[in-house]
Amino acid sequence: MLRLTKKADYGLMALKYLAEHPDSVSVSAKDIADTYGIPPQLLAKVLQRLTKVGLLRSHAGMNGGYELSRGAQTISAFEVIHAIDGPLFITSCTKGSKSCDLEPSCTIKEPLARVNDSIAGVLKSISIHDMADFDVSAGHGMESQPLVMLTRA
Amino acid sequence: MLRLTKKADYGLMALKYLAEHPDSVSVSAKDIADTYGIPPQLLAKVLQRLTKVGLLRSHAGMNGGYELSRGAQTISAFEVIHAIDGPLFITSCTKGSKSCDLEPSCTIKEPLARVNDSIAGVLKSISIHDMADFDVSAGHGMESQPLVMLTRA
DNA sequence: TGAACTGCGACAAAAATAGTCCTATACTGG
DNA sequence: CCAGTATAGGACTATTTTTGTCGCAGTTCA
Repeated sequence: MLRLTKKADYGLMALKYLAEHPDSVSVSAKDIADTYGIPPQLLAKVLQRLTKVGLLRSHAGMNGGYELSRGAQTISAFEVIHAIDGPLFITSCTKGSKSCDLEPSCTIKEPLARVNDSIAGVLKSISIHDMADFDVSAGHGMESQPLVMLTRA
Repeated sequence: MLRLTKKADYGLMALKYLAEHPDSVSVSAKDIADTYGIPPQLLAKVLQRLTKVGLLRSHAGMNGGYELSRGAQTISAFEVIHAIDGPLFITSCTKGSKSCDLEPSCTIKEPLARVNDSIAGVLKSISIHDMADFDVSAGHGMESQPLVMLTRA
C-alpha cells in the first residue's frame, strides 16, 4: 500500500547509480540493468522517459548511454517519481477533474489533499544526491533522526 | 501513483461519516454506502475489517450497524489505512524481510525508508476528527497554511 | 557495413484491486 | 418464535494496473 511502482524504483536506482559514477561519460541502460538485475528493456523505457522529461541526456550509438542533465543535488525524488508514475495523488478521485463522479461523494479528499501536499513536500526535499552513497558512508548516528521534522501548524 | 486504494478511501469516508453523526447510535453499512454511492457489500467488508481491528463496534440485527469505538480525535488516518491496506511501505522491497532478492540491489530503500517514516508521521498526525466537516466550516484562511510544516533536520 | 546503442509502439503476462455471490449467524420487533 | 434486517466471512469473478517482452526503426562509431 502506498507503494512506489517498480518503475519508479528502477528510475531512482538508475539516477542514484549515475550520480555515483560521475566519471563515466555515459552509461548504457544495459550496464545499469545488469548491475542491479533489472529487466534491461524495462529500465530502458524508464530511462527514455526520464530523458524525455529532461532529467537525463541520452547518446545513441556505440558507447552511448545516459548521463544526468543536471547536478544530482538539483534533482528531487519527486521529479523522478512524477516523471515515471505521473502526478502524485493520494486519493483515487483527483479533485481537479470531475472529482468523484457520484453525488456528495468523497468529502474526504479535501483534507487528504493537504496530506498529499505534505508527502510531495517530503519527496521534493530529497535529492538524488541525498540518496547516493554519502548517507551510508557519512552519518551513522543519523538513523534515529528523521530526515524531516514534522510539526503541527 | 502513490494512491490509496478505494477500500481505504471508503473506510476513511465511512469513519468520517460516523464522526459527523455522533447522535445516531449505530449506522448500517448500507446507509453509508447509499449516501456515498459505494458498493454496499464492499463497504461492509471494509467496515468488518475495521471492526475486527477494534476501530469500530458492530451491532447485528435490526437497527444494527456500526459506531466508533473511540473518539474521532483519537483515531488517525494511519490506523485506518494500515488496517485496510496493510503495512505502509513506499518501496517495493521491504527492508525487513529478504530485502531485494537480487544482488547489491536496491541501495535505494535505505534512504527511502526515511521518507516512508515521514509519510507515516503525516498520516499519524491526522485524525478522523481533523477530516470531518470542521475544517470546511471553520477555517477559511487555512487553505494557504499546510496541515504540517516540513523542516529539514 | 555491422555491432551496440537509444526510441517507440504494440503486445502479453502477471498481479493487485474492485466488486459480486452465497451462506451462516445474530439480534429485534411484533 | 418467526420474519426481517444486520453483520461475518469465504469463494469467486471481473477489471485495472503493473510488469515485462518483442520487434523494428533510427543513430553513432569503428
